[in-house]
Formats: sequence, structure tokens, C-alpha cells
Amino acid sequence: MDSRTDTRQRLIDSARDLIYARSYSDVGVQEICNRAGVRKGSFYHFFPSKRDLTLSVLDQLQAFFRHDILGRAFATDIPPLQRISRFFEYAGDFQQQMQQLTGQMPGCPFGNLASEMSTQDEGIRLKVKQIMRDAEVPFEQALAEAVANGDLPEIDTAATARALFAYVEGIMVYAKAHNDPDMVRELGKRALQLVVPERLA
Amino acid sequence: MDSRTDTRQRLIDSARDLIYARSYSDVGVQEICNRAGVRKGSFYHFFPSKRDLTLSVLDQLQAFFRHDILGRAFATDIPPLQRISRFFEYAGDFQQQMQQLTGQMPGCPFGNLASEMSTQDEGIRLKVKQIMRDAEVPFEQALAEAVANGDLPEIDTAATARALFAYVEGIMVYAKAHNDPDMVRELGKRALQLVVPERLA
DNA sequence: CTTGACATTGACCGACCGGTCAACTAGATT
DNA sequence: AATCTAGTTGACCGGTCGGTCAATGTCAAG
Repeated sequence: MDSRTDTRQRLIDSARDLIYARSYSDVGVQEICNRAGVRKGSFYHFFPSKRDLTLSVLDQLQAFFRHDILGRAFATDIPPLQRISRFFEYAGDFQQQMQQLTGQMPGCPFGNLASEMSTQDEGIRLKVKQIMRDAEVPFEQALAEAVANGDLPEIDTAATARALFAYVEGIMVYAKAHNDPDMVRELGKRALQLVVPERLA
Repeated sequence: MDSRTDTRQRLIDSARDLIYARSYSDVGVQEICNRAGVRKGSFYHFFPSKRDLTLSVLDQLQAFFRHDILGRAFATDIPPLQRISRFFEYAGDFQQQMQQLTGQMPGCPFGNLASEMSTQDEGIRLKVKQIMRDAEVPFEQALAEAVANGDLPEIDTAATARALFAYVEGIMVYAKAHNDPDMVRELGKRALQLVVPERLA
């Protein structure tokens, strides 16, 4: 049981690192196995296909994102709107760490897979879509709390949270193309402007 | 000379269609040649590599984007801020047309390649980065015109234009993951909120 | 009519693709 | 000791990868 979970987990970790650093199509099953120290035959004992492994990778990435990024950013030790700003700081920190480790800015693993795979694999698209929807929740909760506090007028918190997370994804693509993690923080400073409803013609 | 440009152009068109619909790594040189009706040997007469062909594809996509999307959206027949709103309408229209043709929402070809290739090919990354920088220009010009008109207070037009185009990219990723072109228009309605500088703590 | 440049062809390269499979090992259960 | 099961192994499948190359075809300028 121990070696079972261990081999399986090493395959997930290996695939996560390789696919996040490059892309789904560019990484082969053999290479994933090499990095995990697993023979290819064993791979197919644990996963029916490369695609299914990728779905497991997404599950674990979502768990990490939820607990270590969203959870920390949206902790209730500061006022709700400041939590949104803190999320962009943490996202920038994370990208900066990745760049120091690898020399590259990998961007958002979910956005990357959405861009590459949405037209090719409906299962992956739906999983990424659900991850994005779940990511909206803490944004919406923070907005609702700000409305309750009187920090914000009555707004459509769901639609606003969605716009905020779409902006997150765009910042990641933009910063990745520029290979510049500082852009995450710089562009993130404007995020709160998306919060207040239409004021311009 | 005629057949030269013709074969070369057919290869560019074929690669554009295939890579935009799927991804760089998933499309092979042989498949590009098949669709173009060209033998593989001829391919390497016109392009030193698949990568170089992709750079040519990007050049032509940029020309199309500049003239047929940005040019029309930012025409001066309406006030400057309305041109920004019109851009999102046109972007949504284009994605909807693509979805009707193919059943899929391909998103932004530049953002797609940025996500997939930025960590893998510096030449492609730099070209996409430059395309994005160029795309900011009409946004910035419209903002400057709005400031001059008194429709807008004095703002950092360059930084605001950048935030707007990052938002564009995010909308495309988000709508692609949802396979829903309507999201482009819905989320686009919030774009102008990014325009006015900080008003919230 | 010849020359030379461009264009085209198809065979070929080694490597790799995702995936399959029968045989084998090891450890727990009876 | 015999049985069962999960795990492991390495050979193997047909097909494709990006790219090379020498031979051939085409056509216009001299």
C-alpha cells in the first residue's frame, strides 16, 4: 500500500512539474516515467492514459491552490478587500519563486491547460472550468463581506468575482509572455477597480 | 514567383488554421503539409523549421488583428471610450463565428501561443510579447483622446492600456475554458472600470 | 539551346509517440 | 506450503516526430 501510493504519487509529481514547465503535448509518458523512476509498464498499471494522469494532476494542483494560495490570501485577519489585493501579492510571489528556480515564469497551470487543451479534450476542459468556478468563491465571499460591512455598495458579487478571476488569468498570460513576475503585482494593483459597478458611459 | 508565394502562403494558412484550432505541439509538419497539398520536402524549401513557419503565421495573424479587429473597433466614428467597448463586442463576435464554424472557441491565438510556448521558445515568446505591446497602442490612444476631451481625468494611459489588454487575454482564457463566446461580451462590459484610477482602499 | 535558379519530389534518418502485454516478483492471507 | 493480488518489468506495437538530402522538374534569362 505504501509503495502503491508512492509510485503513483511520484508519477503525479513528475507529470505536474514537467507539464507545468512546458506543456501537455510536449511532455511524453516516457519522460514522465524517467523523472519518476518508474518503468512505462508501471505507468499504465496506475493510470489508464496520460490524460487521466493529467486529471489527477489537476486535482492535486487545485488542492494546493485552494489551501496554500487562496486559503492564505483570503484569511480573515485583514479586511475583505485587502484580501483580494493580498491574493495578487501572493500570486506574484509564487511566480517569482518559480522564476528564480527555473528561469521561467510558468504562469497559471489551469490557464495554461485551458488554453492548450480546451479544444482538444473535453474532460480536461470541464475540470479546468470547474477549478476556475471554485476559485471565484473566495473572491465572491470577500466581496459579499465588504458589502455587508458597508465598504462596498450593493453589487453583483458573483459577476464581479468572475471578472476578477478572469483578470487574474489575463495577468498570468501577459506576465508569462513578458517573462516578468513583477507584472503580476503591478497589474494586480488595478484589480479592485473591477469591483465597483459601471460609472462611465 | 507566383507558385512560390502560393505554396508558401498555403503552408502559412494551413499552419495557422491547425495550430489555432489545436496547439503548436499537437500539430505536426506532415499534417500541415497534407492540408496545404504540399510534400514535406517542399516545406523545408520555404521554411527552415516549424518554428520559423510559426513566426510567419504570427506576423500574418498580427496583420489581420491590427487591420480587421483593432482597426475597425478603434475607428474614430464614435467617442474614444465607446471604441474600447466596441473592441470587446467585435472580439466576442469573432469568437462566436469561430464557434459556429468549428464547434469550439479557440480564444486568442497570441495568448494561446504565449501560454504554450513562452517557456519553450524565446523567439516565439518575444514575438508574442511584441504583438501584445503593439495591441496596447490603440487602447492607449483612445484613452489619451478621452483625457483630452475631458471625458477622463489625467491618468496613466500606458499602464491603463496594459491592464485593459491583460484583461482581454484573461477573458479569452476564461471563455475558452467555458467554451462560451458570450462570456467575452459579458466580461467585456466591465472593462471600462479598469480605466479610472484607484478609488478604493 | 544552354545555363542557372528556384521549386518539387519521395525516400530516408534516428528518435520518440501513446499504449499493450505476458511474464515475473514480493508480500500478505489462508 | 499454497494461493492470491498488487506491483513491476522490458520487450513490443504501429505510427508519427522534426528534419535531411540527392535527384528531378520547371521556366525564364542569356
